[in-house]
Amino acid sequence: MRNTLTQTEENYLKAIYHLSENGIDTVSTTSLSESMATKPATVTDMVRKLSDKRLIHYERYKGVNITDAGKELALNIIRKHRLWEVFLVDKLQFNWDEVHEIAEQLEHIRSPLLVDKLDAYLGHPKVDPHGDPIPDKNGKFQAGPTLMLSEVEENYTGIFVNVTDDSSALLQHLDKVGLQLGDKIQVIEKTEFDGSIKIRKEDGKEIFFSAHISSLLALRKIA
Amino acid sequence: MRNTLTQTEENYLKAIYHLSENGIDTVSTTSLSESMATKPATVTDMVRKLSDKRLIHYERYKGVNITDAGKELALNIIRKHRLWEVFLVDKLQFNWDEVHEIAEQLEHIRSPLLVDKLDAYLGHPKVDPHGDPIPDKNGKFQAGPTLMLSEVEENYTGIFVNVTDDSSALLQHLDKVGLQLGDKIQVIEKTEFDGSIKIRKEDGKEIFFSAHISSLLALRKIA
DNA sequence: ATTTATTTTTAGACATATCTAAATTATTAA
DNA sequence: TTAATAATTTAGATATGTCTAAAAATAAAT
Repeated sequence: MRNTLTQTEENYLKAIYHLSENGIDTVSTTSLSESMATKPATVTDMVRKLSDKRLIHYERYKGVNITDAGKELALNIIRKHRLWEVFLVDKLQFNWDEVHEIAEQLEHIRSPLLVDKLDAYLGHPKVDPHGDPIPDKNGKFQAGPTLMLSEVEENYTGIFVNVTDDSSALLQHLDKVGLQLGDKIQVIEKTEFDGSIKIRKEDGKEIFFSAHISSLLALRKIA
Repeated sequence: MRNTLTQTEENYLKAIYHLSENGIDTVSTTSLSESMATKPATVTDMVRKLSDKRLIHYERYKGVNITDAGKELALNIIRKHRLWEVFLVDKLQFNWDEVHEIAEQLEHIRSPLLVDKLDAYLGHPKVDPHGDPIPDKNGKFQAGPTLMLSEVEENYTGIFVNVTDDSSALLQHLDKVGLQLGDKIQVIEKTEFDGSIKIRKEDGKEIFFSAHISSLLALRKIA
C-alpha cells in the first residue's frame, strides 16, 4: 500500500528515465551509480525496490528498463522541475544557470493542485529556461523538432539524440571518436567548401565530421 | 560538521518553538510527542540530538528549552512557511485554508537567495493569510500589538499570550477555570454594566471573567 | 510519608539508504 | 576456449527515525 515514492526513489526513477531517454533503453548499474553519485551496490538494492513497485523491469546482471508506469511518474517529476525553473526565472528574476539546484528540491513537493495552479500562473509554458520541453499533465510534450547536424549553423548547441542509420559501422565510428547519444554538443566551425563540421562536446573534446555523417546525426535544440 | 538539519529535525525544532512561544518556556516530552504525532520514547532520542547541536537545552526528566541558536533556526523556518503561504494565496489563488499542508513541505526548501527573492516578489508582507506575523531575515517580527481582554469587542478572536500580573493567586485561578497561555479564545459577550466578559475556548468551553481580571489578560490578534 | 499513578527514559527492534569487502557472473583477450 | 578483467551482486555494517515493552524517576494522593 506504500504508494508514494521517497525523494530518493523519485531521484533514481528520474535518472533512469533520463539515461534511457535517448534511444538507449537499457540502463546499467554502473551508469546509474554514476548519475546518482552512489556505489553500484547501493543501486542494486534500489532497483530491486523500484522493480517491486513495477516502475522498472530488472533482471540481475542485465540492467533495467523503465516501465510505462515508471515513465509516467518520471515525467510528472520532470514536469514539476521544469515548471519551477520557469517560475524562478520568469517571476523571481533568477538567472537560468542558478535554478537547477533549487528546482531539484521543489520538484518533490507533492500537490497535484499546486502543479496545476503553478502551470496556469506561468501561462502554460512549453519549455523551461534551458529550452527543455515541459510535459503536460498527461506526460505528453513536444519533443522539440530535431535538426540534422548538417543543417544547423555555427554556435548552435543541441543534444545528440538520434542516428538516422543503424549501420554498426557508423555506430562504431561514433564510439571511436567518442560521441554518444545524449551528449550535448556545440557547432564550432562549418566548412562551406565541403560541408564538414567541427563540434565541441561538453567536456571540451572536439570532433570533426564529414558532410555525409553530419546529415545522419540528429540534434534536439536546447537553448 | 553536520550543520544542516534534516526535515524531521526542523519539524521538531519548530514544534518546540511553537510550544514555548507563549510564555511557557519549558516543553515536556509528552507535549512534544503529541505535537509530532510520535511516541515519547521517540522524542527522547530526538531532543538528545537537538541538544547535542546546541539548539535546545535538555535535562533528562526536566523537559527542554529552546536556545537562541535554535530560536533563530526555528524563526527562519517559520518565515519560509508564512512567505510560501502568502505566495499560494496571493499569487496562485489558493484559499487560505488550503495552504498549510503545502507550506509544510515548501518551508524545508533550502536557499537563502530564494527566500529573499520570494519575499521581495511578494512585496515584503508582514503577515501571512492567517494573520500570523512573518519574521524578517533577522528573525524579528511585529508581535502584533497585544490588547487586553477588557479592551476588545464582542466576537474578537485572539491568542491568550500574557498575564500582566504574576501573582500566583491569579495564575491558580486561571488554572482552575481552565485557561492556559496559548489558548485561542473568542469574546462571546461583554456586559456593559460591570465590564465582565464571557469568552469561549476552541474546545467550546465558556468562561466568565470580571472586569478586573479582564484587564490583566493580554491577547494577540490572529485574524 | 508512603503508596499509587504518571511521565520519562532505556533497551532492543525494524525499515531506509548508504557503505566496504568478498563472491559471483559476464565480457574481453590471448 | 580458457584465462584475465570488468561489472554486478551478496553479505555484513552504519546512521536516522521510528516503534514496543520494561525500568526508572517524578508527581499526586491518601
